[in-house]
Amino acid sequence: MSRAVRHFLMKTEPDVFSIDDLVRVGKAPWEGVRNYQARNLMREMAIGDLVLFYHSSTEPPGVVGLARVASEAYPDASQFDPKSEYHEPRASAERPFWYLVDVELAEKLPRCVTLAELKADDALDGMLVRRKGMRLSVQPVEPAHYARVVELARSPAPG
DNA sequence: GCCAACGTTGGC
DNA sequence: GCCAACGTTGGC
Repeated sequence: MSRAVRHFLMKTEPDVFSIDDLVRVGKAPWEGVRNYQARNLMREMAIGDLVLFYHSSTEPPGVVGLARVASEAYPDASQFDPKSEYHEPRASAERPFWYLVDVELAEKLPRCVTLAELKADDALDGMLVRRKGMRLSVQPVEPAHYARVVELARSPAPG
């Protein structure tokens, strides 16, 4: 008995890992999440869950692609690597701190749906990414909001 | 367990 | 580059 598909938004800085990188590699481990709330959300994910792929710290920030969760959560190997910027000295193989999921490309959207546009659309009222100061890098998304963002991406840009 | 200091995120 | 809003750390 499988549960209903859930929807999420996952942020990435395009300088680090962009939608074009995901187009190129097809599937990638979502490395480097070091926030407990984001980790816990990834541990709730199931294969086939749908993801809005969001570029942050860029101009403009916004949703640029669709992806799917491609694995259950498993320990993020970079926490065990002393040379990695993601190293976690308190972690051990028996007691990992940080988890990740694999994410696979569904599609690169025909255009970026910018944060400004997300904030301006009444149908997206309540979407977490619109909140000032919301820095959580993995966010749950309501199915209707997910559908609306896809619809916007397939419509002409405003203005 | 409180909370000040500090580090990070991320829009602008 | 600035800085507000957070999350984490560590002294007490």
